[in-house]
Amino acid sequence: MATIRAHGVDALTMRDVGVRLRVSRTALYRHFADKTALLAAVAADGFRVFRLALTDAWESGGRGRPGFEAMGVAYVRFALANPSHYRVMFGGFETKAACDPELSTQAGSAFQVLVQALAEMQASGLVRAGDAAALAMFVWATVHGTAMLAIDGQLAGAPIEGLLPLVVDRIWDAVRA
Amino acid sequence: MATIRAHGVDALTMRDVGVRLRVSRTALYRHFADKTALLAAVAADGFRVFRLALTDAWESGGRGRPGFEAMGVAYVRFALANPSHYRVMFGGFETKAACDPELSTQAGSAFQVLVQALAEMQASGLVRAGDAAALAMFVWATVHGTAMLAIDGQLAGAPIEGLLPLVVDRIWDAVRA
DNA sequence: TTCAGATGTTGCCGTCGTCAACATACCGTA
DNA sequence: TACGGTATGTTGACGACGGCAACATCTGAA
Repeated sequence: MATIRAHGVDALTMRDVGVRLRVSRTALYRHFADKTALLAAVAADGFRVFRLALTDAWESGGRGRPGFEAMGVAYVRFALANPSHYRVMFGGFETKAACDPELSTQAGSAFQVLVQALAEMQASGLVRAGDAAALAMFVWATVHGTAMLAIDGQLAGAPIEGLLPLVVDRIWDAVRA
Repeated sequence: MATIRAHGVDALTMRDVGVRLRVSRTALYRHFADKTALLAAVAADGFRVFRLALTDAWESGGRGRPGFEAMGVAYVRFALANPSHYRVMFGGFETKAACDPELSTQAGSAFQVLVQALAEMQASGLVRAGDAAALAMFVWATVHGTAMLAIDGQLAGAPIEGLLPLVVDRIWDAVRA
């Protein structure tokens, strides 16, 4: 994780991980089938702390509109704070998930936090009715896209700090009752 | 491009490109500084046809709400039709753009299509007032996120065909006057 | 005490991106 | 027409990588 954070996923080498752990390069293959499996484990762990961050934002925000908006901020903040890790989590997800069911589980749990939040707000009349999962997909896609563009430096000229409140506002207009 | 389309970016090899072009592996280095530069060129070309697809959807849709929604559909359709190419365009954009100004230009032009469309709709009172570029960023992020999640197979259980109309509807609610 | 499984190590293979040195093709100028 | 520079292509090699196979060690239960 330290290597990934510092120099990106592409710089991560089985050999390098070996020396970091003071272990021979091929010893890692006793614990992971191959490099993809190792990255899948890294991604799964990322989703675990990611989900905690989302849950915390939602709950300490009061499980209402403030909590919902705090989730959006927390989402993008996580991605910006751990860009490389975030990329491992979402890059080539399909191939990695195929060889690590734990990854699918963790990713699903993180997504369920958002679905649950929207369902709760639907029940209390804050959010428009309809398929909560589909609505969550829309919200997820929006913050995910924002985070990705920010990470990739494609928000040239528009600093994310100024853009994020606008995005959160637009999302609310899109989902409110 | 054929190799990328068939087997993904990671399967693309300088040597393979060489044999495909019936040329020795290192001949490519007379035209591209390194592999990253070659991928940057591929990405730039992708943005070129991508922009054409967006412009076409917008214009043949009548430069109004139907055209706007057609752009959204065209965006996701492009990503789904050329997933690997799309990933090259948006993956690790920052590093690639640094060594190929053409890529930045093409990507900027594609984005400007959306900005221009929103500005026109603001002028005709269809879309809420405000910074058109910022609004475009929100829309871009949403469709980009949707496309990425669809490509990565993270829309398990929710086929994109059913989700896309909902996403387009939500976007409209978020930007309409 | 023994022995099977888990874990770690060394040596090796094929592949990759890339450089250096060398060869050839093209084209404007003397 | 001859020449020379430039663009282009080729061969050979290097270091680094992912990953296998064979061998060594360590641990815990019978």
